[in-house]
Amino acid sequence: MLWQTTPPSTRGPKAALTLDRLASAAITLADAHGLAGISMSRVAERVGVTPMALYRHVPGKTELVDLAFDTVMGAPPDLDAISGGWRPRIERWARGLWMIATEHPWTLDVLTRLRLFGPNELAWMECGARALAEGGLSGAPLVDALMLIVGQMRTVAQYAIVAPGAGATKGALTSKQWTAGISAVLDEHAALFPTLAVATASGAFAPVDDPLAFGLDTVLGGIELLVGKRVV
Amino acid sequence: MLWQTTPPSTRGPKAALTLDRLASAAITLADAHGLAGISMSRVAERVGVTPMALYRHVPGKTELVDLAFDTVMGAPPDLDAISGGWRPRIERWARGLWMIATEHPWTLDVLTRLRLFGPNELAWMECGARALAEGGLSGAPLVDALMLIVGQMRTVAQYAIVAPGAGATKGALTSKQWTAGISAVLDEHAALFPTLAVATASGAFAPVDDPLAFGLDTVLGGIELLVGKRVV
DNA sequence: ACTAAACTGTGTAGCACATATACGGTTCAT
DNA sequence: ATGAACCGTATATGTGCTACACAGTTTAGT
Repeated sequence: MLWQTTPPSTRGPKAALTLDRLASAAITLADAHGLAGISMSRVAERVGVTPMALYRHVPGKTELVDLAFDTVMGAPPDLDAISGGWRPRIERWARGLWMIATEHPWTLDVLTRLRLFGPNELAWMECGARALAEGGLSGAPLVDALMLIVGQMRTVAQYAIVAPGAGATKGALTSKQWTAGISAVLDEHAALFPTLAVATASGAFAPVDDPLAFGLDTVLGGIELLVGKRVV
Repeated sequence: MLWQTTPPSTRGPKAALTLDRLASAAITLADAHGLAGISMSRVAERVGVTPMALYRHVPGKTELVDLAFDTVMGAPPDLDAISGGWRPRIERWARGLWMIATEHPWTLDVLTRLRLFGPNELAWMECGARALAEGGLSGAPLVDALMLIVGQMRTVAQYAIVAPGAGATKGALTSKQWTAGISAVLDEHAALFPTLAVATASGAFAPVDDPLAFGLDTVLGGIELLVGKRVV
């Protein structure tokens, strides 16, 4: 479905719906109210059909979300324009992902699911893979390193990005509430968790200018070690 | 709630329910059917009460899941028994997390949520923090590095662990289906994604003996670089 | 031109789920 | 003993996904 393999059939009435329209409606909803904002009824309402009409175009909700996700990914950046070797390139790549996550925080929730790659996401992967291959990686380590970078980006974004719609769902936390909660608990039980208490006092859990920087440097440093050691 | 701050009140009938019983019921259900297996009705049925009874003990479902999660974490390992400095220690720590994820794959889904730390999870954090502090880290980098390790473990586990109950939910994939899907797509569109196609041919996406090893080495290598450079 | 097949969106209904609200019964502090 | 605090229950509401049967529309093949 994501790959549009089946040729559009000629018989029957022409469809009032397009996968593009569905995706765009879903994206708008998710941007405004988080991933939970995507419901079959709401998407249907937004494109002007009944909920069941959607099932003529997507097998189910999961696939609709996957479609919205792959659509919002868009095309990967052109890394050939970046000079300085593989490391600036993969860094630009990671920051591209970061920007998507910033503008569409609900993508973080999709990233954690095991999902089939759509054309756009796979193009991103190929793009990153080229950069890492240039650095000397190949085979399994190359793919693993890619996953690692994406995972790292996601982890940091989860804690750093203020998601609209987060906290709207009952029981969900905003990142502000989260840091406040941690501080409160560590304050009260400082004796039990001395190391963390000290770390907090000296700046952990505080917002920083460039949250991605630390983890990215660390992971890329680790990868550079691999390459340098000619482990691969 | 997780911290049991309110003293048990003396008035009223003694409770038929304990937080422990709730947690254990929830854990059993999640182990068998995935995180979605935890529903208020099923937990209630399992402990022999009506669904609404649960609300006398937990504010809502989110908190019940958090409770189950913190309970299943248990106490962190004793790293003092590990010799060889901070790196073997933090490695043992990460592998402890890995084992929990292996035995209770639904914890992976909880890890991605912004949540308040319970006593056990915070104890794990403190434990890991001590190891990293020994390595020379402190403050924000220490906490960031911890998050990084957890995130890395989670990412790898997501792809490597065969979750029972995954795939039971409609639209969800098992890791086997996932790798099969990737291979199929890359096979069909090898021309568009040459780098990935080559990587796959030379062993990427294939199951390995110790999935955690690569990413852990990479991340810890990156952290060691930080320490060595005295960046902190 | 006619028919049958393929396809479209719709209406209805079923089921699972979280949870708000009001209630009757139980225990202990006063 | 009496009232406050607390327990579990019963009922009901709202939301969500989706199976199923249906009626209308277009075109390929005759």
